Amino acid sequence: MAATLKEVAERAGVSRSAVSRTFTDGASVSDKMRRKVEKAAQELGYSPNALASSLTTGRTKLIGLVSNNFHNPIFLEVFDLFTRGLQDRGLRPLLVNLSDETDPENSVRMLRQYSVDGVVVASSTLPPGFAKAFRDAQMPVVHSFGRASASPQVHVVGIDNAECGRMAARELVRRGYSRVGFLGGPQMATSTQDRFTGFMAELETHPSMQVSHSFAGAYSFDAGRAEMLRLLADVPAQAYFCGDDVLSIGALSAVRDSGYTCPEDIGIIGLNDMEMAGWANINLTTIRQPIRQIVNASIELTMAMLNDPDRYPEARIFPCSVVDRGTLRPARD
Amino acid sequence: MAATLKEVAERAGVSRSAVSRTFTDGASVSDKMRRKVEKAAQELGYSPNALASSLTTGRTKLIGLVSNNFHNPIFLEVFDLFTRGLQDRGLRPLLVNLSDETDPENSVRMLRQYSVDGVVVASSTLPPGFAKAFRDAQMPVVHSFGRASASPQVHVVGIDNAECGRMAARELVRRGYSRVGFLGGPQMATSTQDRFTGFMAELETHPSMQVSHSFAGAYSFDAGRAEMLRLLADVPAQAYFCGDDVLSIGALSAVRDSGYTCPEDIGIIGLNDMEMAGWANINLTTIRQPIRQIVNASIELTMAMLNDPDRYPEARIFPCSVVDRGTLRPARD
DNA sequence: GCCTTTTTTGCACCCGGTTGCAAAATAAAC
DNA sequence: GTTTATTTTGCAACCGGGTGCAAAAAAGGC
Repeated sequence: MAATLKEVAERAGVSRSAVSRTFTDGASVSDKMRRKVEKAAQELGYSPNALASSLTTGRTKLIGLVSNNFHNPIFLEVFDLFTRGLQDRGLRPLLVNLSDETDPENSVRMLRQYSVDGVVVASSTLPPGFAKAFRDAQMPVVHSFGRASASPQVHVVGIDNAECGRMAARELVRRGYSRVGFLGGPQMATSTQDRFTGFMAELETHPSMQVSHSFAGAYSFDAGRAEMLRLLADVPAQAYFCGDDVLSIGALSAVRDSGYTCPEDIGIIGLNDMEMAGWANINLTTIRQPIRQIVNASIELTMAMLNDPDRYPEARIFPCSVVDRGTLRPARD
Repeated sequence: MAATLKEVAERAGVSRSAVSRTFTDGASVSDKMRRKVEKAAQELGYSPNALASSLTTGRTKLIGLVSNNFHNPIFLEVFDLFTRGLQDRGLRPLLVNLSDETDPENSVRMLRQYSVDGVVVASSTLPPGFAKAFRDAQMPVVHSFGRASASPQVHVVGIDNAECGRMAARELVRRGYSRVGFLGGPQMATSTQDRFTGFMAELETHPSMQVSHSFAGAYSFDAGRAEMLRLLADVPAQAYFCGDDVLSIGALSAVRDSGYTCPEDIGIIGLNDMEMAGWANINLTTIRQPIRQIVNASIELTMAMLNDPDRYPEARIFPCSVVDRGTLRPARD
């Protein structure tokens, strides 16, 4: 059904190359020729086949958007920003769901079969090995929301999770809490580990602080609620730094349902600042992760790699900041 | 870098066709030949270029996944189910974000340029014209979460929104409310219109019921909260059927923050049964939309259209059901 | 108007595969 | 061991389009 270059050429009475050139910018075509071709193309409803041209140009404008975060609402925003940003730059996201994939090989093969120009790995819970696997297959990769290693093998854009941990600790100290806890996400996630390390390190500089810690099984409401219920059954801390906002909201519901009040009895600080955190019935104090900036930087890096695939890997780390709402008591003055 | 069919052929000392055939199932290849080719392919790390082969086979296995719902958390689940379902069947979702697109033409052209085998339009708020535009461009289309028209032009999978409206009305009657309200989503959305029509129609059969209605500007927390605050400033109804769960949660927060209790003073019933509706601190009574079934049916239909592009358009409508939680008072016995 | 320089055009081959067809190799039948 | 029926294989053309190169056309110079 779709018209081909050959048909347009015949209709316009010119060579196929002429048609190809009118649709390639930077090519040499006279005005007269261009008009003839465009008229014929118009009449036939022709538009060039991107896949066929990719064969000779070596570019598909396809970008693999790889993720396993299909349960955390902030990733809907992440996908929104990525798809729009890529579209605006003439790139097409090929979405890959890694949720039940343990071996990167399949995805690598698939993305190679589709000759993607680049890959964005958008995940804070994926093992670093995945991003590396893509790089080893010679694909330009950006690991978005990834861990910034000391010797990065791939481009990484994200936040300093250890610093977030320290920031949370400082905030709790500043508010005058003396018994605090870390209620982390899944222990295998690098983001959890780094936040934990930073949190503990900062508190070691305050010997008077009592610190406890535990981990929830997932970054989910239920996991947060369950873990907090368990903590409340014993002697709880005065305030908790929770793995992320969803976990925090779960913990918060446990606190309230157990007859405690927040922030009076138990304080909570989360991480992410997802839209819901600002909802009036939640009003969560949390550490804001600059999602828009991370996504934009990831896209910029991706674009840069298209022009220079061997670009030296770098890490772009964005600062986070505390958003003060209603789940931590005010600082003493 | 990636090895080509020609290189494999040379290495194995066979013709290019032979290599092509070993990677095409159903083709005639002797065991000896197959072993030779597979060995060479292995050594070179060869895997066939899907785009090049699409040129001759006419199939890309690319499916355009088109949506404009990047703010409602249930669509994260929708994307999760779609991407996994498509992947499991060897199809690749090309994600298209229509959020700020008013004209289908651009998307149609783009998807044609990438020769997608089919298009899934996943949206309850997109004008029906979009799905039609894809069909007019000769692409197999399934409109998921769409409105079932009396004379469908494209395949539609979804729910009967009018029936949901009636169901909500019946539920409120059954619970003994006598003054009820419809707090709808955006008035232009077909889903809103149908739910409204059904709700009103059912209540007309109960002349004693007092009914009011209004519409929020979006399917969002803030819109729901704002509209409910407005309603509470006057004499509110005893119970409201809200446009969807997010809207309901916003309304609920307004109710509670205004000193009313739910369900004692004001009842609320939502629609969708998103994960959050079941969270202990929300516990929303709502009408469940069978998302998984809708997505699966959409994928099945898509597959069917790949084999028979001229398949006669049909509508697959799934029943919804009330999920009783804590935001409507119990029925009188 | 003629010669030179520049631009435009078409030819032909290439990108990485697939496939109909006929020749070559095997297997089956006698 | 032939002859015949089946498979297997390679050739060559094709999918839709890009591009180096040389010929043709247009522009510039005198």
